[in-house]
Amino acid sequence: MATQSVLTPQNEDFPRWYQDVVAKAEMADNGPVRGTMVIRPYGWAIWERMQAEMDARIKEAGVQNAYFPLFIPLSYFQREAEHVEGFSPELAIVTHAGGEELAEPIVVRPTSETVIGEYMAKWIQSYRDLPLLLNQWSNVVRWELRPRLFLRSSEFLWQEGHTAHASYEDANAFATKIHLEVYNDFLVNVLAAPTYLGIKPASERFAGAINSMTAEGMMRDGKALQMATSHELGQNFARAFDIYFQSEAGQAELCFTTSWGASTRMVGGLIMMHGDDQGLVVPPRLAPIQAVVIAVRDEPEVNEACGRVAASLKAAGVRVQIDRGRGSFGRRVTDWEIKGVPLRVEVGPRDLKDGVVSLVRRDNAEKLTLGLDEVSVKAPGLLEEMQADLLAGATTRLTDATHDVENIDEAIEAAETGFARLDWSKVGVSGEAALKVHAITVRCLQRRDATMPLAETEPDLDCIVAKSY
RNA sequence: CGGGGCGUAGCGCAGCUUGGUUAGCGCGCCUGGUUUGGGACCAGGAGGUCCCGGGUUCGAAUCCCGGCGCCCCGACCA
Repeated sequence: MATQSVLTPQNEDFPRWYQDVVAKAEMADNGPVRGTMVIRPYGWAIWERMQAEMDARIKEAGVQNAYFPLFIPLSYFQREAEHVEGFSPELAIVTHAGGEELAEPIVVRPTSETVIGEYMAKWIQSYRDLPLLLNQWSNVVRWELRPRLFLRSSEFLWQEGHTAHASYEDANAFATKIHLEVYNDFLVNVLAAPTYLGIKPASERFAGAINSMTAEGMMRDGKALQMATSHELGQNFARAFDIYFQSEAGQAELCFTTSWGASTRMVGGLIMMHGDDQGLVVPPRLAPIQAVVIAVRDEPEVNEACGRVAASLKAAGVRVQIDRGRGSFGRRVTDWEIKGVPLRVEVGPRDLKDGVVSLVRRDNAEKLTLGLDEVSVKAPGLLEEMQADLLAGATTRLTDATHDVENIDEAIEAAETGFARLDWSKVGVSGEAALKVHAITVRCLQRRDATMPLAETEPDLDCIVAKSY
Protein backbone atom coordinates (compact mmCIF):
# COMPACT_ATOMS: atom_id res chain seq x y z
CA MET A 1 0.00 0.00 0.00
CA ALA A 2 1.08 3.56 -0.46
CA THR A 3 3.28 4.84 2.29
CA GLN A 4 1.87 8.31 2.03
CA SER A 5 -1.37 9.52 0.56
CA VAL A 6 -1.48 11.91 -2.31
CA LEU A 7 -4.97 12.90 -1.37
CA THR A 8 -6.39 14.77 1.57
CA PRO A 9 -7.31 11.99 4.05
CA GLN A 10 -11.04 11.37 4.34
CA ASN A 11 -11.18 11.93 8.07
CA GLU A 12 -9.37 15.23 7.74
CA ASP A 13 -11.66 16.89 5.23
CA PHE A 14 -14.11 14.68 3.37
CA PRO A 15 -15.31 17.24 0.79
CA ARG A 16 -11.71 18.08 0.01
CA TRP A 17 -10.91 14.39 -0.37
CA TYR A 18 -13.80 14.11 -2.82
CA GLN A 19 -12.55 17.00 -4.91
CA ASP A 20 -9.03 15.58 -4.88
CA VAL A 21 -10.26 12.22 -6.13
CA VAL A 22 -12.37 13.73 -8.90
CA ALA A 23 -9.41 15.79 -10.08
CA LYS A 24 -6.58 13.29 -9.66
CA ALA A 25 -8.48 10.29 -10.96
CA GLU A 26 -9.16 12.50 -13.99
CA MET A 27 -12.90 12.04 -13.69
CA ALA A 28 -14.14 15.56 -14.36
CA ASP A 29 -13.39 19.26 -14.47
CA ASN A 30 -15.51 22.29 -13.85
CA GLY A 31 -17.07 23.70 -16.99
CA PRO A 32 -16.68 27.35 -18.00
CA VAL A 33 -20.18 28.23 -16.84
CA ARG A 34 -20.60 27.87 -13.12
CA GLY A 35 -22.27 24.60 -12.25
CA THR A 36 -21.44 22.88 -15.50
CA MET A 37 -19.22 19.88 -15.71
CA VAL A 38 -16.73 18.48 -18.17
CA ILE A 39 -16.66 14.71 -17.84
CA ARG A 40 -13.21 13.43 -18.71
CA PRO A 41 -12.56 10.12 -20.47
CA TYR A 42 -12.13 8.05 -17.32
CA GLY A 43 -15.22 9.50 -15.67
CA TRP A 44 -17.11 9.00 -18.88
CA ALA A 45 -15.98 5.38 -19.17
CA ILE A 46 -17.44 4.72 -15.73
CA TRP A 47 -20.70 6.47 -16.63
CA GLU A 48 -20.86 4.47 -19.86
CA ARG A 49 -20.59 1.27 -17.88
CA MET A 50 -23.39 2.44 -15.60
CA GLN A 51 -25.47 3.29 -18.65
CA ALA A 52 -24.84 -0.06 -20.28
CA GLU A 53 -25.78 -2.03 -17.18
CA MET A 54 -28.88 0.01 -16.42
CA ASP A 55 -29.96 0.21 -20.04
CA ALA A 56 -29.87 -3.58 -20.37
CA ARG A 57 -32.07 -3.92 -17.28
CA ILE A 58 -34.45 -1.23 -18.49
CA LYS A 59 -34.90 -3.04 -21.78
CA GLU A 60 -35.29 -6.33 -19.95
CA ALA A 61 -38.24 -4.72 -18.17
CA GLY A 62 -39.87 -4.18 -21.55
CA VAL A 63 -39.13 -0.49 -21.90
CA GLN A 64 -38.20 1.13 -25.21
CA ASN A 65 -35.77 3.99 -25.61
CA ALA A 66 -36.83 7.16 -27.40
CA TYR A 67 -35.82 10.80 -27.43
CA PHE A 68 -37.73 13.97 -26.66
CA PRO A 69 -36.57 17.56 -27.17
CA LEU A 70 -34.38 19.65 -24.91
CA PHE A 71 -36.66 22.66 -25.35
CA ILE A 72 -40.07 22.66 -23.74
CA PRO A 73 -42.77 25.33 -24.00
CA LEU A 74 -43.05 27.19 -20.71
CA SER A 75 -46.79 26.74 -20.81
CA TYR A 76 -46.39 22.98 -20.43
CA PHE A 77 -44.92 23.44 -17.00
CA GLN A 78 -47.78 25.55 -15.89
CA ARG A 79 -50.32 22.81 -16.42
CA GLU A 80 -49.55 20.80 -13.31
CA ALA A 81 -49.67 22.97 -10.21
CA GLU A 82 -47.20 21.18 -7.95
CA HIS A 83 -44.85 20.54 -10.81
CA VAL A 84 -44.58 24.25 -11.63
CA GLU A 85 -44.10 25.16 -8.02
CA GLY A 86 -41.43 22.56 -7.49
CA PHE A 87 -39.37 23.32 -10.55
CA SER A 88 -39.78 27.06 -11.09
CA PRO A 89 -36.77 28.11 -9.01
CA GLU A 90 -34.44 25.84 -10.96
CA LEU A 91 -35.54 26.52 -14.49
CA ALA A 92 -33.26 27.93 -17.16
CA ILE A 93 -35.49 29.77 -19.59
CA VAL A 94 -34.67 30.84 -23.12
CA THR A 95 -36.23 34.18 -23.92
CA HIS A 96 -34.30 35.07 -27.03
CA ALA A 97 -33.50 33.08 -30.12
CA GLY A 98 -32.79 33.83 -33.75
CA GLY A 99 -31.95 37.36 -32.76
CA GLU A 100 -35.42 38.10 -31.47
CA GLU A 101 -37.38 37.88 -28.28
CA LEU A 102 -39.58 34.79 -28.31
CA ALA A 103 -43.34 35.09 -28.14
CA GLU A 104 -43.40 32.24 -25.62
CA PRO A 105 -40.36 31.55 -23.48
CA ILE A 106 -38.82 28.09 -23.85
CA VAL A 107 -37.71 26.07 -20.88
CA VAL A 108 -34.56 23.98 -21.01
CA ARG A 109 -35.87 20.67 -19.68
CA PRO A 110 -35.30 19.99 -16.01
CA THR A 111 -37.22 16.73 -16.55
CA SER A 112 -39.58 15.62 -19.29
CA GLU A 113 -42.91 14.60 -17.74
CA THR A 114 -44.62 17.45 -19.50
CA VAL A 115 -43.44 17.00 -23.09
CA ILE A 116 -43.71 13.26 -22.85
CA GLY A 117 -47.17 13.59 -21.35
CA GLU A 118 -48.22 15.63 -24.35
CA TYR A 119 -47.12 12.88 -26.72
CA MET A 120 -48.48 10.08 -24.61
CA ALA A 121 -51.86 11.74 -24.93
CA LYS A 122 -51.43 11.70 -28.67
CA TRP A 123 -50.24 8.12 -28.93
CA ILE A 124 -52.56 6.42 -26.47
CA GLN A 125 -56.03 5.74 -27.79
CA SER A 126 -57.09 2.42 -26.39
CA TYR A 127 -56.34 0.12 -23.48
CA ARG A 128 -54.55 -1.92 -26.13
CA ASP A 129 -51.89 0.79 -26.26
CA LEU A 130 -51.13 0.27 -22.59
CA PRO A 131 -48.86 0.02 -20.86
CA LEU A 132 -46.75 2.50 -22.79
CA LEU A 133 -43.20 2.08 -21.57
CA LEU A 134 -40.62 4.70 -22.59
CA ASN A 135 -37.18 5.75 -21.50
CA GLN A 136 -34.74 8.36 -22.66
CA TRP A 137 -31.09 9.03 -21.99
CA SER A 138 -30.57 12.75 -21.90
CA ASN A 139 -29.16 15.83 -20.29
CA VAL A 140 -31.29 18.06 -18.11
CA VAL A 141 -30.78 21.46 -16.57
CA ARG A 142 -31.68 22.46 -13.03
CA TRP A 143 -30.00 25.68 -12.03
CA GLU A 144 -27.92 25.04 -8.94
CA LEU A 145 -26.77 27.56 -6.39
CA ARG A 146 -24.13 25.34 -4.85
CA PRO A 147 -22.80 22.97 -7.48
CA ARG A 148 -20.45 20.07 -6.87
CA LEU A 149 -19.04 17.86 -9.57
CA PHE A 150 -21.30 14.85 -10.20
CA LEU A 151 -23.31 15.44 -7.03
CA ARG A 152 -24.99 18.67 -8.01
CA SER A 153 -24.39 20.25 -11.36
CA SER A 154 -26.63 22.64 -13.21
CA GLU A 155 -26.57 20.34 -16.19
CA PHE A 156 -26.47 16.63 -15.59
CA LEU A 157 -27.00 13.42 -17.50
CA TRP A 158 -29.49 10.73 -16.68
CA GLN A 159 -32.07 8.33 -17.91
CA GLU A 160 -35.67 9.18 -17.33
CA GLY A 161 -38.29 6.51 -17.77
CA HIS A 162 -41.91 7.45 -18.37
CA THR A 163 -44.76 4.99 -18.46
CA ALA A 164 -48.52 5.05 -18.72
CA HIS A 165 -50.85 2.38 -17.34
CA ALA A 166 -54.51 1.55 -17.19
CA SER A 167 -54.75 1.26 -13.43
CA TYR A 168 -53.21 2.43 -10.18
CA GLU A 169 -52.18 -1.15 -9.46
CA ASP A 170 -50.36 -1.54 -12.75
CA ALA A 171 -48.56 1.75 -12.34
CA ASN A 172 -47.56 0.98 -8.79
CA ALA A 173 -46.40 -2.49 -9.75
CA PHE A 174 -44.34 -1.18 -12.62
CA ALA A 175 -42.68 1.64 -10.69
CA THR A 176 -41.87 -0.89 -7.99
CA LYS A 177 -40.53 -3.35 -10.55
CA ILE A 178 -38.19 -0.72 -11.96
CA HIS A 179 -37.08 0.23 -8.50
CA LEU A 180 -36.25 -3.32 -7.57
CA GLU A 181 -35.28 -5.01 -10.81
CA VAL A 182 -33.47 -2.16 -12.49
CA TYR A 183 -32.14 0.14 -9.79
CA ASN A 184 -31.72 -2.11 -6.82
CA ASP A 185 -30.42 -4.97 -8.92
CA PHE A 186 -27.88 -2.69 -10.53
CA LEU A 187 -26.91 -1.09 -7.24
CA VAL A 188 -26.41 -4.36 -5.41
CA ASN A 189 -24.96 -6.53 -8.14
CA VAL A 190 -22.89 -4.05 -10.12
CA LEU A 191 -22.21 -1.03 -7.95
CA ALA A 192 -21.90 -3.13 -4.77
CA ALA A 193 -23.99 -0.42 -3.19
CA PRO A 194 -26.39 -1.45 -0.44
CA THR A 195 -29.20 1.05 0.13
CA TYR A 196 -32.35 1.46 2.12
CA LEU A 197 -35.32 1.08 -0.15
CA GLY A 198 -38.30 3.05 0.92
CA ILE A 199 -40.69 5.81 0.05
CA LYS A 200 -40.25 9.53 0.53
CA PRO A 201 -42.39 11.45 2.98
CA ALA A 202 -44.64 14.07 1.37
CA SER A 203 -42.06 16.79 2.05
CA GLU A 204 -39.42 15.06 -0.06
CA ARG A 205 -41.60 13.78 -2.85
CA PHE A 206 -41.06 14.60 -6.52
CA ALA A 207 -43.07 17.66 -7.55
CA GLY A 208 -46.31 16.27 -8.93
CA ALA A 209 -45.95 12.68 -7.70
CA ILE A 210 -48.28 10.80 -5.39
CA ASN A 211 -45.45 8.58 -4.24
CA SER A 212 -41.67 8.56 -4.65
CA MET A 213 -39.56 5.48 -4.03
CA THR A 214 -35.92 5.93 -3.20
CA ALA A 215 -32.73 3.98 -2.72
CA GLU A 216 -30.72 5.73 -0.02
CA GLY A 217 -27.06 4.91 0.17
CA MET A 218 -24.61 5.88 2.87
CA MET A 219 -21.43 7.67 2.00
CA ARG A 220 -18.24 7.10 3.96
CA ASP A 221 -18.80 10.25 5.97
CA GLY A 222 -22.16 8.94 7.15
CA LYS A 223 -24.25 11.21 4.95
CA ALA A 224 -27.01 9.93 2.72
CA LEU A 225 -27.22 10.03 -1.04
CA GLN A 226 -30.28 9.15 -3.06
CA MET A 227 -28.95 6.79 -5.70
CA ALA A 228 -32.13 6.43 -7.76
CA THR A 229 -35.84 7.21 -7.58
CA SER A 230 -39.04 5.83 -8.98
CA HIS A 231 -42.22 7.90 -8.90
CA GLU A 232 -45.89 7.13 -9.12
CA LEU A 233 -47.53 10.16 -10.64
CA GLY A 234 -51.07 8.95 -10.14
CA GLN A 235 -53.37 10.68 -12.61
CA ASN A 236 -51.88 14.13 -12.01
CA PHE A 237 -50.06 14.41 -15.29
CA ALA A 238 -52.66 12.39 -17.16
CA ARG A 239 -55.21 14.96 -16.08
CA ALA A 240 -53.00 17.91 -16.98
CA PHE A 241 -52.13 16.50 -20.40
CA ASP A 242 -55.32 14.65 -21.25
CA ILE A 243 -53.80 11.21 -21.32
CA TYR A 244 -56.97 9.20 -21.76
CA PHE A 245 -57.60 5.72 -23.06
CA GLN A 246 -60.73 3.91 -24.05
CA SER A 247 -61.36 0.94 -21.79
CA GLU A 248 -62.62 -2.47 -22.83
CA ALA A 249 -66.03 -1.28 -21.76
CA GLY A 250 -65.70 1.66 -24.13
CA GLN A 251 -65.32 4.30 -21.42
CA ALA A 252 -62.79 7.14 -21.64
CA GLU A 253 -60.47 6.74 -18.65
CA LEU A 254 -57.46 8.61 -17.34
CA CYS A 255 -54.11 6.84 -17.37
CA PHE A 256 -51.85 6.40 -14.38
CA THR A 257 -48.27 7.41 -15.13
CA THR A 258 -44.87 6.82 -13.59
CA SER A 259 -41.43 8.28 -14.00
CA TRP A 260 -38.07 7.12 -12.71
CA GLY A 261 -34.50 8.23 -13.03
CA ALA A 262 -30.87 7.68 -12.19
CA SER A 263 -28.25 10.28 -12.97
CA THR A 264 -24.56 11.06 -13.12
CA ARG A 265 -24.93 11.76 -9.41
CA MET A 266 -24.46 8.02 -9.09
CA VAL A 267 -20.83 8.50 -10.08
CA GLY A 268 -20.46 10.73 -7.04
CA GLY A 269 -22.10 8.03 -4.97
CA LEU A 270 -19.68 5.45 -6.27
CA ILE A 271 -16.75 7.66 -5.31
CA MET A 272 -18.02 8.38 -1.81
CA MET A 273 -19.31 4.93 -0.99
CA HIS A 274 -16.26 2.87 -1.92
CA GLY A 275 -13.38 5.32 -2.12
CA ASP A 276 -10.61 5.32 0.48
CA ASP A 277 -7.58 7.44 1.32
CA GLN A 278 -5.75 6.00 -1.68
CA GLY A 279 -8.49 7.12 -4.04
CA LEU A 280 -11.34 5.59 -5.93
CA VAL A 281 -12.26 1.93 -5.57
CA VAL A 282 -14.30 0.73 -8.53
CA PRO A 283 -16.31 -2.47 -8.11
CA PRO A 284 -15.01 -5.03 -10.65
CA ARG A 285 -18.29 -5.55 -12.44
CA LEU A 286 -18.55 -1.85 -13.06
CA ALA A 287 -14.90 -1.10 -13.75
CA PRO A 288 -14.10 -0.01 -17.29
CA ILE A 289 -10.60 -1.28 -16.58
CA GLN A 290 -10.66 -4.34 -14.34
CA ALA A 291 -6.98 -5.05 -14.38
CA VAL A 292 -3.92 -3.06 -15.28
CA VAL A 293 -0.73 -4.84 -16.21
CA ILE A 294 2.18 -2.67 -15.20
CA ALA A 295 5.63 -3.05 -16.65
CA VAL A 296 7.95 -2.31 -13.78
CA ARG A 297 10.55 -1.32 -16.32
CA ASP A 298 10.22 -0.36 -19.91
CA GLU A 299 12.30 -3.26 -21.22
CA PRO A 300 11.59 -5.55 -24.17
CA GLU A 301 11.32 -8.81 -22.19
CA VAL A 302 9.14 -7.16 -19.57
CA ASN A 303 6.87 -5.57 -22.15
CA GLU A 304 6.62 -8.81 -24.01
CA ALA A 305 5.57 -10.61 -20.83
CA CYS A 306 3.04 -7.85 -20.11
CA GLY A 307 1.55 -8.34 -23.52
CA ARG A 308 1.15 -12.04 -22.96
CA VAL A 309 -0.39 -11.62 -19.51
CA ALA A 310 -2.78 -8.98 -20.83
CA ALA A 311 -3.79 -11.14 -23.77
CA SER A 312 -4.51 -14.07 -21.49
CA LEU A 313 -6.58 -11.87 -19.20
CA LYS A 314 -8.52 -10.52 -22.13
CA ALA A 315 -9.17 -14.04 -23.33
CA ALA A 316 -10.47 -14.83 -19.85
CA GLY A 317 -12.98 -12.01 -20.23
CA VAL A 318 -11.18 -9.42 -18.13
CA ARG A 319 -11.19 -5.78 -19.24
CA VAL A 320 -7.49 -5.09 -19.17
CA GLN A 321 -5.05 -2.31 -19.94
CA ILE A 322 -1.29 -2.34 -20.19
CA ASP A 323 0.86 0.34 -18.62
CA ARG A 324 4.26 0.18 -20.21
CA GLY A 325 4.80 3.89 -20.06
CA ARG A 326 8.05 5.33 -18.98
CA GLY A 327 8.26 7.09 -15.69
CA SER A 328 8.76 5.89 -12.18
CA PHE A 329 7.08 2.72 -11.11
CA GLY A 330 5.81 4.23 -7.89
CA ARG A 331 4.15 7.09 -9.63
CA ARG A 332 2.30 4.85 -12.03
CA VAL A 333 1.17 2.52 -9.26
CA THR A 334 -0.20 5.45 -7.31
CA ASP A 335 -2.02 6.78 -10.35
CA TRP A 336 -3.77 3.47 -10.95
CA GLU A 337 -4.66 3.27 -7.31
CA ILE A 338 -6.28 6.67 -7.41
CA LYS A 339 -8.30 5.50 -10.39
CA GLY A 340 -9.46 2.52 -8.37
CA VAL A 341 -8.64 -0.20 -10.88
CA PRO A 342 -9.53 -3.47 -9.10
CA LEU A 343 -6.48 -5.56 -9.96
CA ARG A 344 -2.91 -4.54 -10.55
CA VAL A 345 -0.52 -6.97 -12.13
CA GLU A 346 3.11 -6.01 -11.70
CA VAL A 347 5.59 -7.50 -14.12
CA GLY A 348 9.27 -6.86 -13.49
CA PRO A 349 12.59 -8.42 -14.43
CA ARG A 350 13.03 -9.85 -10.96
CA ASP A 351 9.68 -11.63 -11.20
CA LEU A 352 10.34 -12.86 -14.67
CA LYS A 353 13.51 -14.63 -13.56
CA ASP A 354 11.26 -16.80 -11.43
CA GLY A 355 8.53 -16.89 -14.05
CA VAL A 356 6.09 -15.10 -11.76
CA VAL A 357 4.25 -11.80 -11.45
CA SER A 358 2.71 -9.93 -8.53
CA LEU A 359 -0.99 -9.34 -8.38
CA VAL A 360 -2.49 -6.81 -5.99
CA ARG A 361 -6.13 -6.19 -5.11
CA ARG A 362 -7.06 -2.54 -4.89
CA ASP A 363 -9.56 -2.86 -2.06
CA ASN A 364 -7.46 -4.66 0.54
CA ALA A 365 -3.93 -4.43 -0.88
CA GLU A 366 -3.56 -8.20 -0.74
CA LYS A 367 -0.60 -9.24 -2.80
CA LEU A 368 -0.25 -12.59 -4.52
CA THR A 369 2.69 -14.02 -6.37
CA LEU A 370 1.46 -16.03 -9.32
CA GLY A 371 2.97 -17.89 -12.24
CA LEU A 372 2.68 -16.09 -15.56
CA ASP A 373 0.06 -18.52 -16.79
CA GLU A 374 -1.79 -18.50 -13.51
CA VAL A 375 -2.89 -14.86 -13.63
CA SER A 376 -5.71 -15.27 -16.09
CA VAL A 377 -6.92 -18.35 -14.26
CA LYS A 378 -7.09 -16.61 -10.89
CA ALA A 379 -8.14 -13.12 -11.92
CA PRO A 380 -11.84 -13.71 -12.66
CA GLY A 381 -12.32 -15.34 -9.29
CA LEU A 382 -10.45 -12.57 -7.51
CA LEU A 383 -12.59 -9.97 -9.24
CA GLU A 384 -15.73 -11.72 -8.06
CA GLU A 385 -14.33 -12.00 -4.54
CA MET A 386 -13.54 -8.34 -4.52
CA GLN A 387 -17.01 -7.53 -5.82
CA ALA A 388 -18.56 -9.52 -2.98
CA ASP A 389 -16.22 -8.05 -0.39
CA LEU A 390 -17.02 -4.50 -1.44
CA LEU A 391 -20.73 -5.16 -1.07
CA ALA A 392 -20.18 -6.85 2.27
CA GLY A 393 -17.98 -4.02 3.51
CA ALA A 394 -20.41 -1.34 2.43
CA THR A 395 -23.28 -3.28 3.97
CA THR A 396 -21.45 -3.52 7.28
CA ARG A 397 -20.73 0.19 7.25
CA LEU A 398 -24.35 0.96 6.47
CA THR A 399 -25.67 -1.33 9.16
CA ASP A 400 -23.17 -0.27 11.80
CA ALA A 401 -23.79 3.40 11.22
CA THR A 402 -27.57 3.09 11.35
CA HIS A 403 -28.77 3.63 14.89
CA ASP A 404 -32.18 2.71 16.16
CA VAL A 405 -33.34 5.58 18.32
CA GLU A 406 -36.40 6.47 20.35
CA ASN A 407 -36.86 10.17 19.76
CA ILE A 408 -35.90 13.26 17.78
CA ASP A 409 -33.08 14.29 20.11
CA GLU A 410 -31.41 10.92 19.80
CA ALA A 411 -31.91 11.03 16.05
CA ILE A 412 -30.16 14.39 15.85
CA GLU A 413 -27.21 12.97 17.73
CA ALA A 414 -27.06 9.82 15.61
CA ALA A 415 -27.19 11.83 12.38
CA GLU A 416 -23.86 13.38 13.27
CA THR A 417 -22.14 10.16 12.26
CA GLY A 418 -24.68 8.16 10.31
CA PHE A 419 -28.34 7.33 9.94
CA ALA A 420 -31.00 7.15 12.59
CA ARG A 421 -34.02 4.89 12.38
CA LEU A 422 -37.11 5.56 14.45
CA ASP A 423 -40.83 5.19 14.54
CA TRP A 424 -42.33 7.46 11.91
CA SER A 425 -45.24 8.22 14.19
CA LYS A 426 -42.77 9.88 16.58
CA VAL A 427 -41.62 12.29 13.87
CA GLY A 428 -44.42 13.62 11.72
CA VAL A 429 -44.46 17.10 10.28
CA SER A 430 -43.37 18.81 13.50
CA GLY A 431 -40.53 16.36 13.93
CA GLU A 432 -39.36 17.02 10.39
CA ALA A 433 -39.19 20.73 11.20
CA ALA A 434 -37.11 20.03 14.30
CA LEU A 435 -34.72 17.89 12.29
CA LYS A 436 -34.44 20.44 9.55
CA VAL A 437 -32.90 22.91 11.97
CA HIS A 438 -29.96 20.53 12.10
CA ALA A 439 -29.95 20.01 8.31
CA ILE A 440 -31.37 16.53 8.82
CA THR A 441 -34.11 15.15 6.61
CA VAL A 442 -36.28 12.09 6.49
CA ARG A 443 -34.59 10.01 3.82
CA CYS A 444 -37.21 7.33 3.55
CA LEU A 445 -40.04 5.44 5.19
CA GLN A 446 -39.99 1.69 5.54
CA ARG A 447 -42.13 -1.02 6.98
CA ARG A 448 -40.75 -2.68 10.10
CA ASP A 449 -39.43 -5.49 7.93
CA ALA A 450 -37.53 -2.94 5.80
CA THR A 451 -39.76 -3.39 2.76
CA MET A 452 -41.35 -0.50 0.90
CA PRO A 453 -44.76 0.68 2.01
CA LEU A 454 -47.40 1.56 -0.56
CA ALA A 455 -48.05 4.93 1.03
CA GLU A 456 -47.06 7.21 3.86
CA THR A 457 -50.42 6.53 5.45
CA GLU A 458 -49.68 2.88 6.21
CA PRO A 459 -49.50 2.17 9.92
CA ASP A 460 -46.35 1.00 11.74
CA LEU A 461 -43.67 2.61 9.62
CA ASP A 462 -40.08 3.42 10.46
CA CYS A 463 -38.28 6.41 9.08
CA ILE A 464 -34.62 6.75 8.33
CA VAL A 465 -33.25 10.21 8.89
CA ALA A 466 -29.83 11.63 8.05
CA LYS A 467 -27.89 14.50 6.69
CA SER A 468 -27.66 14.23 2.97
CA TYR A 469 -26.03 15.36 -0.23
C1' C B 1 -30.41 36.90 -1.17
C1' G B 2 -27.88 37.22 4.48
C1' G B 3 -22.84 36.19 6.81
C1' G B 4 -17.30 35.08 6.05
C1' G B 5 -13.05 34.78 2.71
C1' C B 6 -10.24 35.25 -1.81
C1' G B 7 -8.61 37.21 -6.90
C1' U B 8 -0.42 37.22 -8.31
C1' A B 9 2.49 31.51 -14.06
C1' G B 10 -1.51 25.52 -15.80
C1' C B 11 -2.54 24.31 -10.23
C1' G B 12 -1.50 25.68 -5.03
C1' C B 13 0.45 29.86 -2.64
C1' A B 14 4.07 33.93 -0.57
C1' G B 15 4.91 39.10 -1.21
C1' C B 16 0.72 43.84 0.44
C1' U B 17 0.55 45.80 7.04
C1' U B 18 5.58 49.73 6.38
C1' G B 19 4.91 51.78 -1.99
C1' G B 20 11.25 51.52 -4.28
C1' U B 21 16.04 47.35 -8.66
C1' U B 22 14.69 42.32 -12.97
C1' A B 23 7.64 39.90 -8.72
C1' G B 24 9.11 35.00 -5.96
C1' C B 25 8.29 29.69 -4.05
C1' G B 26 6.25 24.48 -4.46
C1' C B 27 3.97 21.24 -7.92
C1' G B 28 3.25 20.68 -13.07
C1' C B 29 5.33 21.60 -18.18
C1' C B 30 9.78 21.57 -21.97
C1' U B 31 15.18 19.92 -23.13
C1' G B 32 19.33 16.79 -21.90
C1' G B 33 21.30 13.17 -18.80
C1' U B 34 21.20 9.63 -14.80
C1' U B 35 17.19 6.61 -13.16
C1' U B 36 12.97 3.00 -12.74
C1' G B 37 10.39 -3.15 -7.45
C1' G B 38 5.75 2.49 -3.97
C1' G B 39 4.49 9.75 -6.08
C1' A B 40 12.99 9.57 -8.62
C1' C B 41 17.31 12.97 -9.14
C1' C B 42 20.64 16.63 -11.41
C1' A B 43 21.35 20.59 -14.82
C1' G B 44 19.22 23.95 -18.06
C1' G B 45 14.60 26.31 -19.80
C1' A B 46 9.61 28.21 -21.14
C1' G B 47 5.61 30.44 -18.93
C1' G B 48 2.83 36.79 -15.72
C1' U B 49 -2.67 42.46 -18.56
C1' C B 50 -0.20 40.80 -10.20
C1' C B 51 -9.12 40.44 -11.76
C1' C B 52 -10.82 45.24 -14.32
C1' G B 53 -11.25 50.72 -14.36
C1' G B 54 -10.01 55.19 -12.23
C1' G B 55 -7.18 57.96 -8.48
C1' U B 56 -2.83 59.36 -5.16
C1' U B 57 2.58 59.36 -6.14
C1' C B 58 8.79 60.67 -9.05
C1' G B 59 7.31 55.46 -8.56
C1' A B 60 1.57 50.95 -7.16
C1' A B 61 0.86 43.73 -6.86
C1' U B 62 1.26 46.94 -2.41
C1' C B 63 -2.39 52.88 -0.58
C1' C B 64 -7.64 55.11 -1.90
C1' C B 65 -12.47 54.83 -4.70
C1' G B 66 -15.64 52.11 -7.92
C1' G B 67 -16.77 47.69 -10.54
C1' C B 68 -16.45 42.44 -11.82
C1' G B 69 -15.56 37.42 -10.68
C1' C B 70 -14.90 33.22 -7.58
C1' C B 71 -15.04 30.16 -3.08
C1' C B 72 -17.13 28.73 1.81
C1' C B 73 -21.49 28.76 5.38
C1' G B 74 -27.26 29.31 5.67
C1' A B 75 -33.20 28.70 2.51
C1' C B 76 -34.28 24.30 -2.68
C1' C B 77 -32.82 19.74 -5.44
C1' A B 78 -31.18 13.74 -9.13
